[in-house]
Amino acid sequence: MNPETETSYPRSERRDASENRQRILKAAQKLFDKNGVEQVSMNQIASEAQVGSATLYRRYSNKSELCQDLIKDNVVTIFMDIDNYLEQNHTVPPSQRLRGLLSLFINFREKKIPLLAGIEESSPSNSFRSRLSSTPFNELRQYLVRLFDEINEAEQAHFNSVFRADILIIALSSDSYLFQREVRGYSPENILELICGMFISH
Amino acid sequence: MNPETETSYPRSERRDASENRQRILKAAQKLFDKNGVEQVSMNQIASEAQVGSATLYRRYSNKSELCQDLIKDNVVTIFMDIDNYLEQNHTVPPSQRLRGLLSLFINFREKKIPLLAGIEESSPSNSFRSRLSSTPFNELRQYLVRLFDEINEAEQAHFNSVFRADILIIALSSDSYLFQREVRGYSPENILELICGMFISH
DNA sequence: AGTATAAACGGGGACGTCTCCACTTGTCAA
DNA sequence: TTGACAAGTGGAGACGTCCCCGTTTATACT
Repeated sequence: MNPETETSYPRSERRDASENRQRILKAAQKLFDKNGVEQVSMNQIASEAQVGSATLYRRYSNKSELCQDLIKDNVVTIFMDIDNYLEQNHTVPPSQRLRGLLSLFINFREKKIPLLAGIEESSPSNSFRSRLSSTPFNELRQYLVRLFDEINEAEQAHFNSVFRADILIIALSSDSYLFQREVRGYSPENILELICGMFISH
Repeated sequence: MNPETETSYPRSERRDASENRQRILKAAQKLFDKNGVEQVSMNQIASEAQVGSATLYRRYSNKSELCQDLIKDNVVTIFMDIDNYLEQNHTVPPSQRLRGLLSLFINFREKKIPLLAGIEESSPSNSFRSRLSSTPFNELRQYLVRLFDEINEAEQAHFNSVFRADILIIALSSDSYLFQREVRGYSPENILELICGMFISH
């Protein structure tokens, strides 16, 4: 989103701009909590934050980007957890590590359903391509590809790791995940099992 | 969409209403061809069809429904082709029939990229759930489930057929399919191979 | 043919996204 | 401190979705 980290260089972001950004995030969080991400419009956020709509749009060109900024810290944390897990289990077979990773990610995904749905939510501008490339999923992809490669090696197989990762990721996207949760009635644990059943050879 | 078939009972749709519906479909087709589905707004369609926007919305509450009506006949045709294929090959192993079915469907999918993208396109109202339940994909699902069941039986396996069908369908959704086509650079044939590699045991 | 009535119409308005641009304000060099 | 100027602002407006509701019109029954 914004190229700088939380407390950015004074050279690159003016003080008032930074204050506005904080107010925007705070207002968005508040409105999201109260009304649900879906129900909140960019207009409402701007007016709650007491900035003009142009100011809001200059920072976040749609709700998706705003959600990504709101979830940023949690994403950092979950991937630190994943790194930890992978490090501490680097001796177990890759398929088991994949399972552990998915369990961690699904747990995170479950806790962050509203914001993740907001990220993938569609706005007129937001081309659908962006949904598969949002930060959390994009980062996950690299981990998956690496593990699938390892699995291929361990099992003398030659599946296309990138493709498998792509499919696994859309299976975890809001569209699919919430469909399984709400329409099919599966629990997060069910979904983990089903995915493992598909992506980890029996 | 509309509960009646093409030439519906005069009792249930007034003559003027029917004429308007035809004009809407014609106008939409024309604008879609000229400017691309994505670029055309409901307003433009209404004005090209010379009906008020309320009239348009009363028939098609969003572009997705309109696209579904425009593609309806092609959907009927492709599933007739699929039925034919399955009938004529009912003796070959189910995994091979699955492959044939996917080949037919991907071929259709490829020819109808714009309208299928339009169906899955998001409008403020159109809850994301509807994307996985649009007619063409919904119909495909039943075929997939049946074939997966057969494959399970033939191979003494116990995969969850419905889940596998769900995942296969989102892999064929515009989001995923166009990502593979445009970002990954795969051809329809490549995609068929990749999918078969994932869903048909080696 | 004439009329009652329900079906269909469409303009206008509420609200949404998003951008242009004239104006304000923070920052840095002098 | 001050002034130049880049950085930032916000309101207005173009355009979009969607629906309310007063008006028109096709249809069925007499």
